[in-house]
Amino acid sequence: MRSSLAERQETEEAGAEAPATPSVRQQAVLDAVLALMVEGGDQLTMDAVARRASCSKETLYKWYGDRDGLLTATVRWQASRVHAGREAVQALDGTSLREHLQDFAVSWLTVITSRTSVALNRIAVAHAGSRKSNLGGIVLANGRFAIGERVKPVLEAGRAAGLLAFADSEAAFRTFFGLVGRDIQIRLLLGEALDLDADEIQRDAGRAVDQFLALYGQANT
Amino acid sequence: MRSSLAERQETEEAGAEAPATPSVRQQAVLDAVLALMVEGGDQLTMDAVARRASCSKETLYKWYGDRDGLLTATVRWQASRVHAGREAVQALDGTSLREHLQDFAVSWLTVITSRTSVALNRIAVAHAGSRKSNLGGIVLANGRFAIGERVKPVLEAGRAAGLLAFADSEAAFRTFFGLVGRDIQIRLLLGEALDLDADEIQRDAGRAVDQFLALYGQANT
DNA sequence: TATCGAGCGTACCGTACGGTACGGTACTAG
DNA sequence: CTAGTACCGTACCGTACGGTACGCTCGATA
Repeated sequence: MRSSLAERQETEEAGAEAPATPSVRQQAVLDAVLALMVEGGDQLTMDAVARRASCSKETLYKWYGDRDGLLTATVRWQASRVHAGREAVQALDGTSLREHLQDFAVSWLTVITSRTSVALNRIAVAHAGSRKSNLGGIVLANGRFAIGERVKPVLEAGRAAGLLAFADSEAAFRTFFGLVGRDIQIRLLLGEALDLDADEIQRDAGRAVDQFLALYGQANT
Repeated sequence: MRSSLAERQETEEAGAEAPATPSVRQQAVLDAVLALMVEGGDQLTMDAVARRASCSKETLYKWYGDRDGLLTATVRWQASRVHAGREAVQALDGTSLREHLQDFAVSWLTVITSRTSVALNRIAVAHAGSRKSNLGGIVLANGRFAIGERVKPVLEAGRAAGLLAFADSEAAFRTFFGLVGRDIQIRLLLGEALDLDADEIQRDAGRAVDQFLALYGQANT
């Protein structure tokens, strides 16, 4: 079982911050961390991780250096899964613009309401309080900012097509972000139960898109 | 409460959740906790609190039972300071409605961007992960929900005056909340610097109110 | 004055947890 | 075959922190 990984593709010396995709075994470890995060934030000890992943602590320290390294790798691992590929934006009409926005809203709501995301964000927020190794920065970069970078081209394409009017795409996106997320994320982070099913998310997303278009849309949508 | 001490001077009795206003000395202790929270979340040990407040740990345990009790008391103490009294809503016209909303937006933004609020929310979020004593619930009740209960009557008065149109005041409030807060709180919690000065808050609030009125206002504003 | 209780400072205890060391095992290379 | 590598399991160490115990001072009351 353990020896069957002669794979170890390339040294991880790649680049300052790029941690090379983890091996299958390492992924299993990181998934164990994720699982522990989800089931109560205080179980997240190195012992517990080693037990859950059936590996030795020594291996954990060898692979990740220290606890923070393990957490960082876990955050990156989860981020790498969430990233959907960014498709190129082609010509837009009113309908496809609405669909794009709806998709973004749905996927964002789905992410932030997932138990994994809530647990991960809790860890990152807690960590942000006691500086050292900014998990918070990583989460922001792969969450809020990543989706921003994907939405803004769509907004700009919408503007180019005469469907939207705004001066600053960042500001427009932030409004969109607010209309979609509202109080949901903070309520979840603070422990409220509040689980939305797929239908509710769909409706919520639709409402947010409607409102956004009401604010920024040009008549012909 | 657990304390079977006869001490409790003026005692405010079974207010379900009212913990009797702390004595001056106790307030000093809670302020010390707040100060420690603000300067880095990991310094928050009982030793550090005792040292900072120049009191003995034994006193802390006598007054608050355990660490959670101390944290809970601190959260309540901070909440008791933030609460502005809720003024009654009288007749509204377009101008006064706008002013009311602007005030709410400004005060909310001011609160959530304060270092104290950020630190407190971080603690509460972290705590929400490992159940036991829901600081999260208290923070939510005194933050998001408290302001909701203060805004909704204003919205309803606005509707009664024909200035606003909506079916569900809760839903309308949540949109308002989203337009005001957008991504600010999560970015702060995750550690971004991002400090807004008074002018920026004023402008942000104004933009949010404009957008809200654009969505829910009846022509005559 | 003597007594009492609130509370400060410090020393102490138990334990949980991050991190290290080491022996044993399965597999590979030569 | 031997030597080497990668890893598991477990035992171990040091320390930080929650919680407790105790002696002391100070002010109030009689």
